Amino acid sequence: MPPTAPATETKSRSTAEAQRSKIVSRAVRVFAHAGYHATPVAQVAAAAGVSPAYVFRLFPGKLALFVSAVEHCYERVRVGLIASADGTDASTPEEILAAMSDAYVDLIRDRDLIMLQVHAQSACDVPEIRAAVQRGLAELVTAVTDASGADSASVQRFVAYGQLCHLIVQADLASIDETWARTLSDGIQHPDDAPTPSRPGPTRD
Amino acid sequence: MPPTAPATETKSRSTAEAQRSKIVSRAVRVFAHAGYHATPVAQVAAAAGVSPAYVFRLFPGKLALFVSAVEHCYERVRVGLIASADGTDASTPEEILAAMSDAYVDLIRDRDLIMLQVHAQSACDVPEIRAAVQRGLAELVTAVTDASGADSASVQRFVAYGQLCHLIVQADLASIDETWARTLSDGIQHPDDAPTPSRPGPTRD
DNA sequence: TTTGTGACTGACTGAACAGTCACTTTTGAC
DNA sequence: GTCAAAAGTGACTGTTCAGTCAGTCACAAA
Repeated sequence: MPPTAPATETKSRSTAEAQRSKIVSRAVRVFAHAGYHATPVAQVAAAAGVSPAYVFRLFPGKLALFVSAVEHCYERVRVGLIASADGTDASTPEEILAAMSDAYVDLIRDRDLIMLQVHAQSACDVPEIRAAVQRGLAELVTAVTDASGADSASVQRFVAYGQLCHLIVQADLASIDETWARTLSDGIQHPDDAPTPSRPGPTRD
Repeated sequence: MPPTAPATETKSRSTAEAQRSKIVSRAVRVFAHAGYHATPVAQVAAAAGVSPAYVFRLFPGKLALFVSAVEHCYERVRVGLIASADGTDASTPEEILAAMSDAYVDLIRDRDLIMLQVHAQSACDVPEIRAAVQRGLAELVTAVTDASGADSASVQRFVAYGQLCHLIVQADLASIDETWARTLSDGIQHPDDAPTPSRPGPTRD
């Protein structure tokens, strides 16, 4: 810290914090590809344009870096969903939930958010990761419930079909033109990936 | 092979094949804990009571071993579900599907089958693993569709709630006594883990 | 100019692990 | 018993990777 330590921190003051943010957001992308165990820290460092050593300087370890990425990911999803609920002119809980479903499909267009969730879930045998997933889900489910006003069973269905989306993306079912694959992915597609735009799951049938 | 090569292979004939089976079934259990990337072959070997070198003798590599385990896992699930469909006295498609849902919840009691599916899904960036998952899903969805006679949307819902089960098990939501966690796991529980036995998902509401 | 400090890195270490290979032990046919 | 093939392993190798450490560089205050 500066010797006289004036109260005003005018400018550059914490390039480190900016780097930290940059590394986390790059980490979301990089970890999304192959997950926690299969992704070296060096790869995240390269994506952020810094040395691996510096990543360890800013984060206590690989695990903490991954957890930060997971938290960032859940927050982006939550913010996106809430924004869609606030932005829709729907009024009934089911309609708001349907708008959120559309927003979720749209959010996960780039695969990073969905794949990181999936990888975080599958690394839940690491206690710190499991805790992060639980925190993320807690906030997500609570936010969706509050914003939509939907009942428990509807929110459960929302999440179930969300998980189905994860499977479709992971296993790349959209690329398979067979009956069974269409059974799983019918009605759950990105508007411009398929001729029949629709919302995921029978939210009102 | 034997010198004169008689057509009859009387007894022991292929301890290796028996070992291979044993290793695969242990591999399901061991890989289920931490997944493909985080599980050393040595751990599978130890669980099967053989040396790591011998595992590499029976399998071309770690990847092939994992793929075999995944195939074994999907087959067990498929066989279990079909057996429940054959064994039920239900007659309508929805009732058969409900029986299968109960059977699935029962099948995954030991966590191994569910966790290996999850880990296989999350390792889908490895082409061979993705192909195995696709094959497994193809057979599973086809079998469920044929055995139940249910329509596409119902089978989709069946799978969606199955994926929700995966999330509940991975993140250990059953151990969390909070509203959001109950929202996700209500009605999806092992009969003896909760006072209110029920089938997963609103299959008839 | 000197001096102090935060940003940042190259080069290294130690451990873990996939895969190999030469070797020993077991088994079964004659 | 003998012999060949199959079953099975210990010891090794090359690589990858998390994490460390001593140090450089840019810059700001005095």
